[in-house]
Amino acid sequence: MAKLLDQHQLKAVAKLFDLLAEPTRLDILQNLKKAPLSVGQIVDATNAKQSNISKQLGILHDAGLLKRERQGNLIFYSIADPMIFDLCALVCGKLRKDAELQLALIRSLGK
Amino acid sequence: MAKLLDQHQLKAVAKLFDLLAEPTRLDILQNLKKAPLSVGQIVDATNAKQSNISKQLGILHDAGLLKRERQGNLIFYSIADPMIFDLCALVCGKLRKDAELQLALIRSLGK
DNA sequence: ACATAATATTGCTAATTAGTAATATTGTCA
DNA sequence: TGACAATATTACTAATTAGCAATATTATGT
Repeated sequence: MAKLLDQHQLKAVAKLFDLLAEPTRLDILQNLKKAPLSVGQIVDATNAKQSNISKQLGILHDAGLLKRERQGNLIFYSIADPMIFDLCALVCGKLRKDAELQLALIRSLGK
Repeated sequence: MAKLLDQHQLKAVAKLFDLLAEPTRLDILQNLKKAPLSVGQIVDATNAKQSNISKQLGILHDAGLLKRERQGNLIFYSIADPMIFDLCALVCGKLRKDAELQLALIRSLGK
């Protein structure tokens, strides 16, 4: 069981991973983890320019990963599906584990 | 708690996601899920050219996602860390759920 | 050593895209 | 209405990369 994905499905999966394959977008997402933020707040929290933040927010919103809500002059973005944090946690866990293995290896060489 | 990742860490996470952001590489990975395969077997299982498969295998191997073992004339690749399948399962689950929601929405509009 | 099969590499092209500065849009307040 | 603040868009550049055909490498069997 567990059929293989066809071309179309593979493309969809790849597209979702691609959204998470940019540091700036990941930075936006991790800053939104605790609470919704306005564009300006996100610009302040990251070190990217306003135009770029707006662009990346648009990409994440178009893909359905973010929700958008106007509040007077400000526009607040928030996480649409917390599942992405599960993804990030898995990746972070793997990277940490790899680093620890690497460290242990180096130590064992030092004898 | 749960400090935000710094620039360097974000880049590392993004890099790992990027490996999974190509349909051809995903196809390779899913074909290797059950058992190791030779390059030729992978070429047959996918519809990509040999040169491209070799290239993508090299990328996945360099990144540490695949192991390589020579066996006579053939070279067998295998999954180095099954965690990637957890990642893919999460993504697939999300896509499925989204599609179901979409379907339910369309049906509710139909009356 | 030679022919052959399996895999890797090279050089290239086309397509994608992050980032930026400048400008446009939209909303608020006086 | 006009000035101002917040956000979005546009036009552009530079960098990356998937895919391919052709060629090189490596191992096997004779």
